[in-house]
Amino acid sequence: MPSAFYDRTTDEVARDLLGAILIRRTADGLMAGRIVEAEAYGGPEDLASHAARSATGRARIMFGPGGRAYVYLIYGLHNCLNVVAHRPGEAGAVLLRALEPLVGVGAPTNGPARLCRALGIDRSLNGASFGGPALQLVAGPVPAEPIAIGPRIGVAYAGAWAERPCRFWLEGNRYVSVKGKSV
DNA sequence: GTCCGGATCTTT
DNA sequence: AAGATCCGGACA
Repeated sequence: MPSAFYDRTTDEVARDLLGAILIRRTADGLMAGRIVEAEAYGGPEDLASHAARSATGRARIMFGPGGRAYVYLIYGLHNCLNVVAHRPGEAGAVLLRALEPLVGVGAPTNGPARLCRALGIDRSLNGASFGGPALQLVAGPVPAEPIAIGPRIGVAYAGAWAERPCRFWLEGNRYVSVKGKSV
């Protein structure tokens, strides 16, 4: 993806990542999958976003240039992979929640933690470019499935922001992690 | 320094 | 329905 792809609102980028291809290269070879589910997390105003806690610490990378990976540990044991993306001067990242396996994927990729485990992604990749040797994002065919939009998963604590429709998925795709109805 | 709560998944 | 298990942020 060209760098300008990431310099738009986080919502737009999350939507447009549906159908894109994520490529992961390791010493063991190449894996690839098609993104079928993603969530947008905004800047300090978004109470569900790590960027709302503070601009320092692990979320600092969300304030930096787009097109890089934000990988963090959740619940003490699971990794989650995000794509930093936001308008210039703002902050935000897109959580990749599910892939449709294409090449070399030998484990389930429905769910953010499973996706990371299947692709061998952990915090050592935090800050890596999506145009680099380990991770790459490239455009895919325009999805045949309609795009569905709904509230994000697991953010009930975030008040009004919990309702906000920032989750995007490909309707009917079997690899989507959580069923939901589009708004 | 302590304390607490998670953008989850697996097992019971 | 609960447990695993660790980090960042909030307080003192």
